[in-house]
Amino acid sequence: MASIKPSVPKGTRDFSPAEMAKRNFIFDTIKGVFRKYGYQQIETPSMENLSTLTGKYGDEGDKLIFKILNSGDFLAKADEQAIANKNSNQAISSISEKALRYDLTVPFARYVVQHQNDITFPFKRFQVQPVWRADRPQKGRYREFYQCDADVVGSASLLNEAEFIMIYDEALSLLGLKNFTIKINNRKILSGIAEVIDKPDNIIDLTVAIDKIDKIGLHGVIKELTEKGFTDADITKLKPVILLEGNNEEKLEKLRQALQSSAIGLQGCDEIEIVFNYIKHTPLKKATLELDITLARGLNYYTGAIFEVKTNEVAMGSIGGGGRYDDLTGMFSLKGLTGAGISFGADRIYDVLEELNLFPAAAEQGTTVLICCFDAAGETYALPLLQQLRDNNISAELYPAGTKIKKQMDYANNKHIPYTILIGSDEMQSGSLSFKNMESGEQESLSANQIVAKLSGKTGQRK
RNA sequence: GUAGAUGUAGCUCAGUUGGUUAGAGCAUCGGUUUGUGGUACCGAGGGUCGUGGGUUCGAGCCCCAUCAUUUACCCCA
Repeated sequence: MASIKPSVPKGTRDFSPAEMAKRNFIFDTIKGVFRKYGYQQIETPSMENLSTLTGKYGDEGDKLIFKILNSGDFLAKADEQAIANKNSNQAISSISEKALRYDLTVPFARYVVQHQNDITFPFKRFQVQPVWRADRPQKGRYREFYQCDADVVGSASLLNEAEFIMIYDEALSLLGLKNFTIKINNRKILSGIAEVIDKPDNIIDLTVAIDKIDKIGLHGVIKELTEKGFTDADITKLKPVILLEGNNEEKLEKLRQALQSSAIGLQGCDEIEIVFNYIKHTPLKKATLELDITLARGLNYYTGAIFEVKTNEVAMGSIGGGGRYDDLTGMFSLKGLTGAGISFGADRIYDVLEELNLFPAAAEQGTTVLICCFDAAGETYALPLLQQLRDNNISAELYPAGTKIKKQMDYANNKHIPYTILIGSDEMQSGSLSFKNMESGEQESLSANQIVAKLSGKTGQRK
């Protein structure tokens, strides 16, 4: 049989033990913060009904959903006409009824509606699971990646928004980031802007264009707006809003003036101000909170606050985002339930921490001590000691199958195991074991009890 | 979907205007006293040069196609 070159699908990755240790450091840190703020973990299936997902992420998003081919003779039930016409979009619903989840928010909305009678509101849940997108991979962008989401449904209070800012601040500070910005905006402000120039229906075009100002500059934004049918007069009105400067209070003040004629716009300003006031009472550790009205995330379900988090230490897309969605569950015919949530992009955070060398040595935990035997007789002698070590919560291994000591030592080195115990005929006779520090090379003769005492409380942290 | 870059050993890469049997480092395995590793020394295995075609006396190198990987755009975490 021809051998197949081993590889994984584009945009997916294997994670080695060393990488998993670092990834778990990220996950554990974020989960710990979520729990501390009262969020409870749930999980949902990797696949959802395709109908649950379609239409929730816009046309672009729908294209990026991984569809799962129906099992069995799927062509038998396929839409013949669509197949004959080679119309893939039309054929999809007849050959695929399941899809891999695209994010955690929509499955969560589905979960809430489905289990509404068992849930006490406000419901604060967190979820750490992979999501899949059929995107073209590139730097910091994968086709399978993890999201760490915390959402609350059933509470309209802006206290939730303030808490999300605190969660971002605390979690990212704990991960070792020193300089990052939490950008906040409000969809109502964006609506207000569209209202002021009398183009309320073009809000998506407007927001998508101004979102790019960092990348393409004012000139590029104007060009794109013109292409989308905005007039020079519109753009003249927009300019001062897009180019808003000053600190958060100053921006808010200028915005209020610009949005005077828009009730919804002013409401957005009020909401932002309330959140800022909450944060005044809970000083942030490392984060900078910034009102950024060019922030307009693509997801079309946000209705209130919009968040995005960027590190200022390395060039990387956003490492987190979120916002308020007043009617997400409405898509599943449960009306009037408001929600808000945030997400951490764990894979991007990994890349950032790696680049900044911020993973602590303790993130890599392994075996503390390896027992090496010179012969088979040593193995049975070592077993009680092995158990004693483990009973004392010391991570210990007995090297299997008596090979040369050199090889056993190599094994200890490769696994960064800091201590070894050598057992040969001398040791078995005297009961005094050779205990070796692999880092310094020092070796001493100790009893089993002495070794246990020495290793208690230590974990493998040798680099 | 659009555009560029790159495909040589398990990994990272050399490889001259086209010229004998395609190299290095790392990794793996073995050896340098059979009870002592991380350093050093010696040695071994491992390649249809992505694939297919073309030009040529001769192609890893030049041309075409194709596939794969990757970067940017769109969009997004």
